[in-house]
Amino acid sequence: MGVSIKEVAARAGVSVGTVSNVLNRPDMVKAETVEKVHAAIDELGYVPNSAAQQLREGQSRSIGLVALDINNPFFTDVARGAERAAALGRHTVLLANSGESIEREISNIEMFERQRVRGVLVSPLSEDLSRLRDVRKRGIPVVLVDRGTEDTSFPSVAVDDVAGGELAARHLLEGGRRRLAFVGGPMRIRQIIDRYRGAAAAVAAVDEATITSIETEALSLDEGMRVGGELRALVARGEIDAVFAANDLLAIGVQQGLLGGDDPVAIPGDVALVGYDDISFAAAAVVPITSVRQPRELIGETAVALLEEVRESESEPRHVVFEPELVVRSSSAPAPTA
Amino acid sequence: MGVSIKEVAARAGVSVGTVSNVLNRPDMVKAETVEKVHAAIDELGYVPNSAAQQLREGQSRSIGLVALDINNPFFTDVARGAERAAALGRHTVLLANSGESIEREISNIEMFERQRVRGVLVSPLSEDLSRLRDVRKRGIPVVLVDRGTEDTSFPSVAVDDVAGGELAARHLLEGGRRRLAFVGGPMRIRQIIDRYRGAAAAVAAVDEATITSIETEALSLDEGMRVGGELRALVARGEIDAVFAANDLLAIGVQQGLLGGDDPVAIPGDVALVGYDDISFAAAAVVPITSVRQPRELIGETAVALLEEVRESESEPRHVVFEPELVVRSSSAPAPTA
DNA sequence: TTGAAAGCGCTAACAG
DNA sequence: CTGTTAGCGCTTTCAA
Repeated sequence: MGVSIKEVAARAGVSVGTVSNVLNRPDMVKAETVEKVHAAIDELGYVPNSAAQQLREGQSRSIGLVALDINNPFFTDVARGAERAAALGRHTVLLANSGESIEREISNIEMFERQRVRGVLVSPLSEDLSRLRDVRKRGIPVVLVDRGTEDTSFPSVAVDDVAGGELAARHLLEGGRRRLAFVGGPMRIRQIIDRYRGAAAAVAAVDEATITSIETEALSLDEGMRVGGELRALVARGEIDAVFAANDLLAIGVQQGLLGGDDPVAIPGDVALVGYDDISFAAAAVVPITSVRQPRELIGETAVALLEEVRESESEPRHVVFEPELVVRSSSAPAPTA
Repeated sequence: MGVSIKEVAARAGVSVGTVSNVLNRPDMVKAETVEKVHAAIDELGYVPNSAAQQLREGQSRSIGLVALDINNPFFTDVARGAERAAALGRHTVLLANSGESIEREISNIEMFERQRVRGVLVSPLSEDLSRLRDVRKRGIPVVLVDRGTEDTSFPSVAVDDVAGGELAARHLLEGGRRRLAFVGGPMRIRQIIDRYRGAAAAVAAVDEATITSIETEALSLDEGMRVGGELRALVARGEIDAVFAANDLLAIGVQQGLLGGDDPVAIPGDVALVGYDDISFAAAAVVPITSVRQPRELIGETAVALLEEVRESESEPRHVVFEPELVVRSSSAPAPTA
């Protein structure tokens, strides 16, 4: 079970209170005693038990981050930003992976609540925030990450996904494309809906332009590849001349699907492609992919800052919205004079 | 501080022991009482405090996984395998990121020890395992992941990196390449050294073949890109006709560097490229990258299995070594009849 | 089938 | 400056 503070005290010939003081307020203790205690700690290899500390203090030093999908570099970057900000306050970020499953998301949040974390940063999968309201009611602050602000009672950091969708679609339209396909899903995810809505709005503003939505089961390379393969025929028949993928993982997969098989189509010749997130792999794809960039690490940092804010004061929760930015690469070069 | 079991007991009109029994051994309790207690739990929104549970039980239900770099998809895949295996035993995997920094690795391991995790899975950065031996001495089992077996006292899962390096280099040599560059680092990382050694052995077996090592500061896209840019000139002068990158992140970066600028070189025309790990992005690169595949998820699963093994019995620690496999793609097509 | 109580390791308040 | 002690929330004996 490990060495406890009691054994250290016995070894050093002092009381447990003194050992605790050496560890937590060394200036209250005589230098000589400090030394004796440190010697005992080293000899015994004492490591404090954080469960006991936490039980005593009623609060953990950790912040829980529930990631939609840890295999998406977007989230590891958000996590990195969060870690950096947390470290400033001597806190730790615990990362849990929902793998795009609502059940796992729920169980991760519950795990964090059991741990009495300082707060939970979450990009909820479902539209139903009642569970999160319960968590907050029980005293654990919640910050919404990468999420719209329908319910303004939670602090939130987000990127304007509607604007991002518009940006992407308008760029395709300006390049002469008229028959767009939106690839993304599942469609219960708010960010995906917003990106689609933004794109649809841009399309509606242009005569003769259309957009078809192709729903995927996940935001993964594999799903993208599957859809890309199916799209080849449509592109060949001229029914689609541009694809807007809801994230870069999908976009990279779609590209592989489009370029694969015996009847590959040309990017951007036959079809233009735009992704979302601007993960570092987007620039390294077969045809470098135009993408909508989000300030990933900044999102993580801001989430932690908002958490501390809401813990410290009862003030109105803040809603930070960042603007997305289009990064143009060759996958979306203008259509060859349609 | 949240609702405690005491309040639930009061609300339900029973003792705390009974509430605990309802939660942990419901068959010992009268059905009627079970219902009363559940009602109280729901009304109060009680969530057990895991710090208290753990303090009482002396053990956490979590397994600590210390990843070298969470931004490398290789590790998130290993983590996924570990999570899956852990879930079978109703355990949780806690992920900590060392970001290739020894200090962070040490502090992560210490954090896990404070938490009294069931065990630590780690790919140690440094060659010095004494710290890990201390951890083990204090009763926390340690499993080495993705790591050679110089110290056979720890259970380990690894892939034969020397064989992997050989595989890569031999393939390049068979394609007619003779002037290889190895890109990787920092050179204190065992896996990197092994991959280089394997490659060097293969090169030594072929007349007139040479290999130059170019050390990088990190195994990242950015470092790869930097080196790739520098290599362009060497390739143009014919001093290098193949690059073996120590992992795919580097390889993808190297490729970008080689193809970038005003004087790009041709892959595989001027220079062949092989990476390592076979992360899913390797196949999606501008020129799809040949790579040495490791069974990533299986590595994670096996690590958890070895942990349970060593916890259950005092038997000799096992050392599982998987064989790497070369996945050939177009980046390494044979030289154009040198 | 239930209640009472000890004790896990730690911190902080208080007394000396 | 140091020792003693209560109590954080929980599980598990032991009695009733």
